[in-house]
Amino acid sequence: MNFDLDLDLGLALHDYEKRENKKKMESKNYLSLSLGPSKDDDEENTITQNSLTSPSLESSISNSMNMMKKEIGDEFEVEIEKVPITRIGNVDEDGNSRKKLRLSKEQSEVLEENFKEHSTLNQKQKQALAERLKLQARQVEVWFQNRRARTKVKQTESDFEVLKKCCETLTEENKKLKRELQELKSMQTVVATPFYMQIPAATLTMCPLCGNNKNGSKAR
DNA sequence: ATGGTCAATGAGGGGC
DNA sequence: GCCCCTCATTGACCAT
Repeated sequence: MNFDLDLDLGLALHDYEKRENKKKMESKNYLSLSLGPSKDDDEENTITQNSLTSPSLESSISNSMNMMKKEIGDEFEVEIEKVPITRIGNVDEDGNSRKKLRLSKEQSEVLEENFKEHSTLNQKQKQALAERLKLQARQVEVWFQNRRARTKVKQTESDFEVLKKCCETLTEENKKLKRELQELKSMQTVVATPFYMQIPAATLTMCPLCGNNKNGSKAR
């Protein structure tokens, strides 16, 4: 069975997974995979499973296949029987799940390319991208939301580093300026003080202005 | 075991 | 009231 998925099936991912998980619970569900010899990541792979209707399921499975291909090697032609669907989702007691989708390398690259062009998408762009990547529009939307958030975090981190550096530089500059100011102040004191006042009083034998000596008598 | 990553979820708010 | 956003958080998965 090829991945010719009908996006208009209107099957909500969550509902699908609930059903799928219930099925899994009921009858230890297994995948039967048939991997082609392609060296290209996803395109040539085929997969066999009942009710394969979710794009995210496709992603999960193609990711699983990628991992297996990685382990097996590039040249292979294998039939894998009874592979547990461990990567599709864990199931709680109610049969609810929250699967962890891992986007394929190709999907991520395309999304990244689009994000470089515009960090937000309008409805049309979103839909087109979703169809191209065989994802749900909501998934594309979420990816962009998370991508914007990551960008913001990174930006904040780099802003922090820049400001930290800036702060250090300014602190150093401030110290330097304070030292200079101190030196200038002390120099100013020296210049503003008359020479006679710079001489220790004990060394004076007479008044430099009037010529009187210590005793008040006129020096000669 | 633990921490990082990231898809997904839900609350809350703004614009229309 | 709907849609879309940000933000905080959750939970699955992975590397160490």
